[in-house]
Amino acid sequence: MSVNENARPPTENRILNALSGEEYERLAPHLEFISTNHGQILYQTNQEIDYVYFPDKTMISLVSQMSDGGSVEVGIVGFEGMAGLPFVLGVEKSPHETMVQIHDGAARMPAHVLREEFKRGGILQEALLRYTQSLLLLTSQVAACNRAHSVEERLARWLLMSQDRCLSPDLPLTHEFLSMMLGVRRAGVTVAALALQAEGLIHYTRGRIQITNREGLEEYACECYAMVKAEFDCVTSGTENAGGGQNGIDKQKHATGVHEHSDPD
Amino acid sequence: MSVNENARPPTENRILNALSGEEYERLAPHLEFISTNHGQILYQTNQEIDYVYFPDKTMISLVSQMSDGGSVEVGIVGFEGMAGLPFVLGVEKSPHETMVQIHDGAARMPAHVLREEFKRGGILQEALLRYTQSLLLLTSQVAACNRAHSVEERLARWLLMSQDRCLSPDLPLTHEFLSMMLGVRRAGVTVAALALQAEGLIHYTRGRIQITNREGLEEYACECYAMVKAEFDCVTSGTENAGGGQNGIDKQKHATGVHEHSDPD
DNA sequence: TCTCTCGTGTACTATATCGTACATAAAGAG
DNA sequence: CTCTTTATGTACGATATAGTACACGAGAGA
Repeated sequence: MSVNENARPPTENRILNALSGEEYERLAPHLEFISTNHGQILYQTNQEIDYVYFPDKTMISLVSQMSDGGSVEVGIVGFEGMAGLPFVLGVEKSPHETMVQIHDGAARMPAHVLREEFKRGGILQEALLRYTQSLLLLTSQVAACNRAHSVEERLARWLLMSQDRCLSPDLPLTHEFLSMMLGVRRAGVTVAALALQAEGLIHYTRGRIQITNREGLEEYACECYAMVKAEFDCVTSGTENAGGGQNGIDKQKHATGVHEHSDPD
Repeated sequence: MSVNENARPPTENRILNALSGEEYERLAPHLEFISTNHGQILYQTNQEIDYVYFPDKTMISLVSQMSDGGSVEVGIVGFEGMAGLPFVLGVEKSPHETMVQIHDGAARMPAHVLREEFKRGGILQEALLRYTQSLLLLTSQVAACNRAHSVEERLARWLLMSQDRCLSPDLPLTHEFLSMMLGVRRAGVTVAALALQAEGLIHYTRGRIQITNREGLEEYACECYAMVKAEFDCVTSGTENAGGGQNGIDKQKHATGVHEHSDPD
């Protein structure tokens, strides 16, 4: 039983990877590695949270749906965190439609199992709380960004945040889909995407967007990306940096090209 | 029930009021009841969180400041919760400027004391986690609202949310201030406020806005208000309703009778 | 191969909001 | 009471995005 840590199936998920051997052993029997599909809906708006999901190179969107039929993405979940957080916080229903955007597998577990383990304290609790803070920061930055920045800037930010989570420069996404995420017209996305492509930052064909100039895209994106990225790096690196990098990022960071989005080792 | 509980200084704050006698006794020596001032800044952006604050009929704004000098409110804290939450979640610095909007006192306590008590579990932990979820919902709704709704609708929502927290129809606010909260021009606020006043929903003089028709204002506001209000009611009523009211606007309950909620069927 | 569907490109008007500037009125200071 | 500051009212061109509509072409299926 002491070789259990070595027996863990490999995953990028930072929550799972942070667990102590003891914690992992308790949870392992309930953990199930599944494949996910593009567009798959984990929870409908207001649906009971039965399972929580730990993405592995999968990107999940939290979408707020308005009564006029429009929709806006209000948060993103990747390997840095988990879908189904409200359950841990004491709410059994998901306030947002939770949708798999880019799929490459995930682990899942009955929500109540996670909550029990969470209540024990320990590394899991610490990691989940820290993740909660990072999601809160992400969402609040999206709130500000939606008010302050142009469609093109937001599109750039969105593509970057997606790539950070799916770890691939190739994103299988249509303009139609992006328009739902950004809360703009489909035609608006096309125009913005054309602008980014004209700058040589991205290249796309039907239903597939490729980031061709990552650093350029970072410069093009609004400051919101750098803010959220600093927090994302804090959480994914496992460093308890206490949010020191959250703000006060004056563009100097990506000007010098300091972005290593791959730190898996 | 016990004599101890009767000895608590009265406050509207739901976190403090939820505590068990035992918990309260442990925290009481560190608790300090202070007065707050309009415009007082509890934490600057990125500032160390030394104390956490439990508002009592005080309304506190979480403000995201953009590099272009603009600012947008991304969250609100009232007697339903607490300022300084990031500290509990493991981050020692406040990612947002945290400002007293409408003042009527608060209790405060060294942040580390609260964190220690939080780790013990118990009612405090449960209440704070539940509150965290409600703040997350608030912020995400603001994100969607900022993308989808007009200045007038958002102004109406903002005024309502403020009144819910300061429990007074009289809000000491200038258009200039509101423009920072809503992230629009000052002139834009004036126009929107004129529209609301023309409808007889509010009445204002220099630096003072009065809600004259609460129900009308609720109808005027976008759906976002009702969503957040349902969650707010859940949290403030102490019911562990587990978010059932978050999106189902159909089940309003009016906890402490601030107003009647007309049902928009 | 042909056809049909879907993703994308583009155009045009309408509207909300911006940026800016200036006028006016109310409250406070002396 | 007068002066000064501050909050509010208003205007006007500029701009971003909405709403809508239609054409084009790639790719999938028959």
